[in-house]
Amino acid sequence: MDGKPYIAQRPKRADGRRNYDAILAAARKAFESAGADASLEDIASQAGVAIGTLYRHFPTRASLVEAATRDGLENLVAHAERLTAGPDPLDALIAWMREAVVHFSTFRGLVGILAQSMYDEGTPSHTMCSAMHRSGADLLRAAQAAGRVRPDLTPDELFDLLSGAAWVREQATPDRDGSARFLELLLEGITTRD
Amino acid sequence: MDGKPYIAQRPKRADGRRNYDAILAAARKAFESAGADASLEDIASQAGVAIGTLYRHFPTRASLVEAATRDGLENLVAHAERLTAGPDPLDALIAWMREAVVHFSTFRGLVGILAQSMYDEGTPSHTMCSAMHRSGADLLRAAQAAGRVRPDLTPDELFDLLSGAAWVREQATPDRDGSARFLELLLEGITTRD
DNA sequence: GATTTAAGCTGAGGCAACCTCAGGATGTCA
DNA sequence: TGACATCCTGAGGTTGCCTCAGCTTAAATC
Repeated sequence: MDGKPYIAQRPKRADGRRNYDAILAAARKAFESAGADASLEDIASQAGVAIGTLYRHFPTRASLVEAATRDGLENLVAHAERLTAGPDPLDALIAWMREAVVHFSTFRGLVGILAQSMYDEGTPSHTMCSAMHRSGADLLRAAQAAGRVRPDLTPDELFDLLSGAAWVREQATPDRDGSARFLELLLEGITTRD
Repeated sequence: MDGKPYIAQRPKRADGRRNYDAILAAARKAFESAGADASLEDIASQAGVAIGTLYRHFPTRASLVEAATRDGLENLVAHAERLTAGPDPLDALIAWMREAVVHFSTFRGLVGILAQSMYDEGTPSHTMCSAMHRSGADLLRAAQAAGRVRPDLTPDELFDLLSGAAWVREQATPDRDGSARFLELLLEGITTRD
């Protein structure tokens, strides 16, 4: 939309770095337990820092979420590259999809943010989302080239399916997590018959 | 959880009914354009009523959402009954699923509330959700009895699939609505081959 | 070690939304 | 025309968001 997205950067000064890290740690914990709309003032006070300091390092909630989930998404991309080298492209795609669903539902509200970021440049998470999109698209293409996945499935559609599965997982209570089954049924729909 | 859910009831006195209806109309409009977390104070003022009046009729946001969506869900249940009489149980199930996805995504945030209500008694929408669950389960059972849908699919799983599809639709921008395709792929996964 | 200065920190305060409740208004019924 | 239950009002307490003017301090320089 407007200008480039703000990606939080670890600051230079020692006290700055200390606070940055403390805020990030507190945010991860808070998001985990209260979802993506956890109170920022709580996060600041958990980190032992004034609210202004949180805003200095992370001017928007989205930038904080981005920083808190960057590692996970980087891993996902890295893992995709490793999987590409494997023998079976369908197995690779499936393994990656499972992992993606888990990452997308790290905490309540995350999938929504990622789905938003996927198609909205000017969003902090957009960069990582695009990278992930590419990883997935590569794995998909390979599986399609091997004739193992229906050729008319597009990467965008793949991401819709993954987001849907992740959303269901996000909603689920510990005793009722249908996401594995959800993915299984999806796979049934997108793989080719033999 | 605690006690029975509060289901908003149309009040007795003429001014009460007038306000109740006005609030409901304003709420529908607001939910449509701002999602389920639209400002209640805005809704009240749009309805030409003080905030206290809104709370009198609808003590919680969930009760207002319930009232605003009750008709739609009732229709869905009624339609299921009509469909049961049809010749082809798979066609009936599919038609109903399409309709369900549309209803679930009437406005942003609704699927989340419904998914919540489905398994949480003590929620205003729980009653309607259960009724819907039953409708869907009936149609599913019929299609399974006819050997048209994989027999191991449970009603709960069916609702996970529908919610996932609805969520994707809810997220979609007008130019990018993958929900039809989503459902198509799901159907591929749950129908039996011939 | 003292000086300088850019980087960082603080928290009061304005704003918006939520929700409650005491006091006042009014439809309805007899 | 009362009497009264129902209904309405809106001020105000609370929480969370976010900004900014003023203060502190790490670290680079001399």
